[in-house]
Amino acid sequence: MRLYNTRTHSIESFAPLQDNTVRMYSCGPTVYNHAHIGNLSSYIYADTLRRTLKAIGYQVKHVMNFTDVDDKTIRDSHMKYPDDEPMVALTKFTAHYERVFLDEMAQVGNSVDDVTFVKATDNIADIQQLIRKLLEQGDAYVADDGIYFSISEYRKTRQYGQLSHIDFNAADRQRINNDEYDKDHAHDFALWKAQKEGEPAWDFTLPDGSNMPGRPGWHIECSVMSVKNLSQPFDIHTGGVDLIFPHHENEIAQSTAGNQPAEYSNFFVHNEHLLVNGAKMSKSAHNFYTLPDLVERSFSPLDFRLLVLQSHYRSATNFSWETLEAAKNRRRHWCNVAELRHQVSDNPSEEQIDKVSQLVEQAQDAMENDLDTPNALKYFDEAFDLFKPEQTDLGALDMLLTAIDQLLGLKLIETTPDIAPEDYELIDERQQARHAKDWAKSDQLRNELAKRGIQIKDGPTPIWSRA
RNA sequence: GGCGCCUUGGCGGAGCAGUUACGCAGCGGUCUGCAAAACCGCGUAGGUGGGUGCAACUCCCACAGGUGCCUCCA
Repeated sequence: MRLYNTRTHSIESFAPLQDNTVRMYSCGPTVYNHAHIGNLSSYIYADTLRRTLKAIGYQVKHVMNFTDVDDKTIRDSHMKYPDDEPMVALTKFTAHYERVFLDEMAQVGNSVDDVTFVKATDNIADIQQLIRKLLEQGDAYVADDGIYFSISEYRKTRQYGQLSHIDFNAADRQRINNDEYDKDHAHDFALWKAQKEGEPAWDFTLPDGSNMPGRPGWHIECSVMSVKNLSQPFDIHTGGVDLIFPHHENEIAQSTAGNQPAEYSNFFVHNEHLLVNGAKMSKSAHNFYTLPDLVERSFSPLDFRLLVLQSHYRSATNFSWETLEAAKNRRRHWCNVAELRHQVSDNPSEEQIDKVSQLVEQAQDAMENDLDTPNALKYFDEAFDLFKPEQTDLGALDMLLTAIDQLLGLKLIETTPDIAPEDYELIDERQQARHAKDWAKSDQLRNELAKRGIQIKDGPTPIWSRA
């Protein structure tokens, strides 16, 4: 497939480095609250990329991390459980939001079973091992408040700033404020943060034999967990564009310092942001929505998934209730057609089969073209237009629904089950009333069905749909 | 201050130098006891100013507006 690679700033032909297996790592959430829908959009794109790779025929090993120890998890776990030991509070607190995250991932149609989740706190020993190695190599140094990565040392042999194209020689870094950290150089970043009063901490024996209790920095955990599970170099690293610098730049530095392999990840795939009122959604700006906000307004999480897929992953897209409504209606239309499979008799049509398989192929081609979801949706729209109550090849319809569910994860089959036998009885009863021109009874039965969430549409034969 | 990106119809959103994107909403129609759904049809584009081309929404330049990153960030 063709895929834009941030590392080379160009669209490249993608193939796995080894055999037929794609090794893919996605930067996951910091579990201190609900993910906002911008976070979720990033994971929807990653999920969709994995689906496309699988559809091509690759095996995919997909790893995602939980950042379950950092300033915010420590701060908020202490607020939530002030009487517990810091480590106990942290574990209780993050475990809760891990469950919330997995639940919301599944709700938006991300296949969590296809992802291996790993946690920073489960990998402390390996993190310490890499830090020790960096210290021994001279790529890191010990300071009073922690251990830092030395970018100046790294730059003696390697280039720093490949992904972000930031010129670190220029004297234009006005926002640097070095006062509060004990760093040699402003750009240096923490590998290990020494314990402060009241913080959870792990013992860490340094090369000189001394102990520095503390916790890992943010960047090092991804370097360690990706390589530990996927080996180095692996195929694809995903994340939002905001992670290009410093997070991914620093991961590269940590994992390629010294005599380690020259490459970290072959491809870097970054998605653009979901915007609110034209501006980036962020927790610090308090301009974000969460999935429960959407559900509260009676939208399905899958409406949101479709909204995300309607724009290309490298284009920023604006979120509004109006655009979500549009996605909802489009999905409703698709579900209405999907529901035909329970209520029309098979009307075999070679032409329909041929046309659908052709459109499915075109949709998949679009996906393989740098994950062009807007165009894939166009082909699926065209395919849905082929089906009518009086002309439906059930095999062709099934082919279409299966393809969409596999490629886009919209769960069309799962969300459109058959209605109950009692519902069918009510529909029959209403038909009889209509034949007898008993409109009062007919309308009353229609209301009855509506209460059960079923809409009835009188054509040559009545067609139902879930409201 | 540095480095980028974006600007398409009422809304969302693609491709493409010359031929309908697509969706949502709107309008008209078929169907219908009514309604709804479905289907058919219709209209509305390419920030501004230059340039190159037989031809530009599509390439180049300038300007305007917006926005992202420059160690919290998907």
